Amino acid sequence: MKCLPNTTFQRADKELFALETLHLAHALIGCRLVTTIEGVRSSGIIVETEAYGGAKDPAAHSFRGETPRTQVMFKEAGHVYVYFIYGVHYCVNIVSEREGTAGAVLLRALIPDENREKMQERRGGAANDAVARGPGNLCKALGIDLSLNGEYAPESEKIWVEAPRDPLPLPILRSPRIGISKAKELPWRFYLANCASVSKGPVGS
DNA sequence: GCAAAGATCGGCT
DNA sequence: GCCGATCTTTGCA
Repeated sequence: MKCLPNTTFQRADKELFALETLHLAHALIGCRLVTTIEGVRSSGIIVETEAYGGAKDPAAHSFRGETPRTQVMFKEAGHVYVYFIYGVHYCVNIVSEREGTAGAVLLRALIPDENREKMQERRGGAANDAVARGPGNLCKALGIDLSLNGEYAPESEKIWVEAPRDPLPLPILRSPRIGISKAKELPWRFYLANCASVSKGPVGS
C-alpha cells in the first residue's frame, strides 16, 4: 500500500533546520531521511516526529543543561544527535534552533523507500510497514549508530534529509509524545494520518 | 564510586 | 498488558 504520491526530492539545507523546534518537527513529515553506510544507500519517508525543547521541556535530555552527551543538541541546527537507550536501541534526532540553544526533533518512523531489501535485512526480515516503525527500529533499518552522532546533515555524506518538491496531500496530526514520564501532556508529536508505518495511533500511549 | 532511570522493543501470559 | 534485556548517563553521597 502506497501512502505517498510520486515526487522528487532534494537535499535540505540549513534554512529548513533553523526553524523553531515545533515547526521543524512538522516540516520534517514527508521529507526523506537518507543514510549511506559502508557505501550502501537506503532511505525512507519520515511519517512521525517528536519535538524536544531546551530549558522549558523537562522531558528533553538537554533540560538540565549541556553535558557531554547533550552537547550536540546545543549546536547549530542541522546536526544529528544519536543516543543509545535501554542498553539496546539507538534513537536519532535532527538538531533545531540556533547554536547555543538546545532543541531537537526525534525521528520516530519512516516508510521504507530506497533499498528496502537492505533495510529489511538489517531488521531481520520484518514486514515492510514495520521495518522503520518506532525510533529504535528506524535506526536499525537505516544502519544508524553512535558513529553518526554529531554529523552535519546539510553537508554529511553519511546521513542527510531531502525535502519533497511537492507538499503532502495528507493531513498531519498531532498528539502527546510517547514513552516519556515528564511533560506527557504537551502535544509535541506529529504524524501522518492513515499510515501503517506510524508507531501508534491517535491516543499515543 | 554507586544506583537508578531511561525519548524502546518483542515476547509471553 | 506486563516484563526482561542490557548499558550509558547522570545525580548524589
